[in-house]
Amino acid sequence: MAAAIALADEAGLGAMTMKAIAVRLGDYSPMALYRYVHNKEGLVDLMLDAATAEIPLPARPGGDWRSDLYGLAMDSRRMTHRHPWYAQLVHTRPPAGPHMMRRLEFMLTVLTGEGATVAAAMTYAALVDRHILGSGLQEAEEARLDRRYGLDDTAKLVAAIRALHGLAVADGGVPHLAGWLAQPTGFTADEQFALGLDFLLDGIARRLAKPAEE
Amino acid sequence: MAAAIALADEAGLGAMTMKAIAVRLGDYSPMALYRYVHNKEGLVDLMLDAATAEIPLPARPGGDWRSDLYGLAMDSRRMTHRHPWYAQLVHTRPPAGPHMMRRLEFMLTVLTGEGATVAAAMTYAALVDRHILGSGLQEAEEARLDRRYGLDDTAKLVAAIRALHGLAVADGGVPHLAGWLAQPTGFTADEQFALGLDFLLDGIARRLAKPAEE
DNA sequence: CGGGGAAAGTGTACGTCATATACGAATCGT
DNA sequence: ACGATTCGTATATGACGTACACTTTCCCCG
Repeated sequence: MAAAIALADEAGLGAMTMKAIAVRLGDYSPMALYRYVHNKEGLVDLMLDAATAEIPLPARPGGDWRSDLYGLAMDSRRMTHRHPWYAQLVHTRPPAGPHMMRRLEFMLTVLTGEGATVAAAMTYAALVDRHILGSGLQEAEEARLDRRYGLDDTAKLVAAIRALHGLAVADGGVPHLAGWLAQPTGFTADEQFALGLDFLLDGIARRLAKPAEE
Repeated sequence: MAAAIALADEAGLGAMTMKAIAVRLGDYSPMALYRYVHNKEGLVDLMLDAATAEIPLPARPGGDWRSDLYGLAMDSRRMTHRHPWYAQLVHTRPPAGPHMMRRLEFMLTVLTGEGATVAAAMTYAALVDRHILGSGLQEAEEARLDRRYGLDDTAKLVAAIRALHGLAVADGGVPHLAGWLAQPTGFTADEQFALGLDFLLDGIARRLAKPAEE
């Protein structure tokens, strides 16, 4: 499992073949792995839960629900940053790993501690996780494209953007987009993530404030 | 392309093989497709843009930015609901289809019309899209699991939840989750989507209100 | 109308994967 | 030291995407 994680970290999901994993473990045959894992899906399940286990989880909520959730989201994001494959794989398997459960339980505890029903807390947690995973997915895609085309430098990236820009200009009718592509500046990915997270937490806060909602 | 879309709609991405597409078009050979498409990725690009084209796009913004974005998000969601594969594929390809560009341009127009910079508008649009696609991805996963195990009835679903519940109880330490699994009620997917969308739009509204932000 | 060339479609072959099955080798407890 | 269990391999199969060379079909022009 560690070998599979290392492989996927370094070379992407596509490189994580049973053969490659076996070789990395010491020039074994691919079939040797099947002594320890039912099939590749089983291996993926292990990887997902192992990665989830890397997210530090306080033993119990601190006093402030908002910073509890904010911190958990940030730690989760850091993990998806270390393991870009996480966001890609998590949607391919039922979510039943023990560490995933404990993480969700933590969020539920924090939210119900503020008066939310469990049902509402599930929804809020789902919204926050959607944000985290969506962000992770986008960055994983960028990493993949980087790997595929020029990893060496930003030269090719610039060329790609220029090509896009050419398309946009040729299209006509997309002036804002064309303008932005000419000079693509703006929020960093981290700022964007924090902003979205704040929006969601603000919304949750407003709902927690009104008692006896539903 | 239409055949590929129909196949993916009906039987999932896994069934969308070049052979299956060719057969659906009239018992052709798989290789016949390569006269019209460079490779499968090219076909996927076409599918993505064709699906994006299904999202109705007003010629120009209406008066109310919020309902413009709300409507667009809802229409987009309806499309991802018709085409569950969309959310799965969109993250595997660079986002350069002309209809995608036009859709993004619409969002930028709406937001910059309210005083946002293009950079800020890009961020807001990304946040909303992340929500839409995350939601679509989750529902696609459910559809996939449904297809894979008992499509016939909810009996197997209940069994699966019961199994999860068993795990959760056995785990101990996850009381809220175990309780919810025993009686999984709460927001519908539509309610959850609308709630998250409102959170995001609220956040954007607050930022638009403050002039000269950054 | 008939011939020539482009367009359309096919057959075959290859490489990569995951994985089933059957077999051999190593190791460990007694 | 021996026998069983555990570990690893060899081989084969069936998807799949797709390169390449070939044949068929069709249409346009003289």
